[in-house]
Amino acid sequence: MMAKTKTDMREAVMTAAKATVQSHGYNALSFRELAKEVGIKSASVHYHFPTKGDLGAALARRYTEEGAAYLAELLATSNDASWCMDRYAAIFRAALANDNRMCLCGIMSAELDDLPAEVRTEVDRFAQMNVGWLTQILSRARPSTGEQDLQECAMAIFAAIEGAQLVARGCRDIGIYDRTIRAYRTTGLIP
Amino acid sequence: MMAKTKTDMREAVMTAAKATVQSHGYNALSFRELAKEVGIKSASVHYHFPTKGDLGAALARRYTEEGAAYLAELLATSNDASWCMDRYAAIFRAALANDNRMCLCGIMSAELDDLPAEVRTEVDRFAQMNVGWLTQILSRARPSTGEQDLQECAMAIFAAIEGAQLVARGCRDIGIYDRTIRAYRTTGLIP
DNA sequence: CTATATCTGTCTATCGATAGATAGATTGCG
DNA sequence: CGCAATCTATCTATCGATAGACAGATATAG
Repeated sequence: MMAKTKTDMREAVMTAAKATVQSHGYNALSFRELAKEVGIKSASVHYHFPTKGDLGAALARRYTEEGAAYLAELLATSNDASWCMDRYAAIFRAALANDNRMCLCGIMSAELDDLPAEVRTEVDRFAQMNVGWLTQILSRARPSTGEQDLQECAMAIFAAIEGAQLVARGCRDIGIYDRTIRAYRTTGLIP
Repeated sequence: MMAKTKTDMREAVMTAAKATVQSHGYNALSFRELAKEVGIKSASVHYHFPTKGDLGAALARRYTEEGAAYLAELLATSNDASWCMDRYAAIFRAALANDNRMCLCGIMSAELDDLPAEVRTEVDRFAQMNVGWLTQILSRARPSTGEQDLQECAMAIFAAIEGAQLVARGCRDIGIYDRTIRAYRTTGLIP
């Protein structure tokens, strides 16, 4: 019983692992459980990802890359900062709607002290990527604002949305996320 | 080698456990490690807290109670909403300043799916307590606003601050927390 | 074309460490 | 004595990781 290609099984492992981390965190990721889900043995998972850190780093890296690709698409699709922000907030909402999951890097941030160095690096990159994109959006909405202020505000938006997701998840109530985002809008934090 | 009273050792265990959870989360809490830290055996920890869930729930309950007591004191000390919010933000900052720790219930929210029911209950209560206090503060700052809007805004502030803590922790940079709170202020999210 | 060698992906079996939890003995205070 | 608190010893379950074997695909040399 062999997978068609190495890549196929590697993909399957990553998909299963991503779902687990978003639900239960990096620490809860188990080679045995993962193997069972994709139909191989845990030793074979080690073949694709020698250590757990390798797997975690690969997950976070891909998560950032896919997010960046989608955000770039948004940026190219519309010049409307408000519309882009709607779509942005919808990404984090989708994780909650999908079985109360969290942002992969958000949940990893909470486990920071237990992460191998290579995973931390990728978590950092995710935040940077998000802040970078948000800064671009803000520069459209508030063209006369200085770069410094834009970046601070971008960071604030990123943090606020991660927090909305965290708290809504904790309360198992996606309505909290929606109302919180609305409040961010009302106060002017989000364009 | 016996502790003076049952309460003494119970306190010592809770203090050590609190620090561990704030740094590494509920899942990383280990009876053996905890016992080693306070100088007893793991079986003795089970004497004070029969199950891990009991310990976790006790931790979260006390965390909420202590927080509520401090916040009530703030509320009684000053009528200045802005000053109260400064102190409030300082609480979450202190956790970061203390070895990059997190809000106990914030980090537990990220681990939600792995928490025993009795722990979840306490995590919920913490959020409710915070939103309740923030609503009171907001009603001082914006007396003409409806209760509904006040509560939504209070929830938004709570979520935003938890998020600022999460992200700043992820980046191991307390400056991010400070700048983010400042941005919240500038935009008017926080009084 | 065939025989040999290497590579790929998976397997079985096992290691040492650690987890939460429990039973039953022991210690020491009032 | 009797009870409160801690101990020793152990159980079962799970963890990440490794060693070694093997089947099938592929590449290479004669």
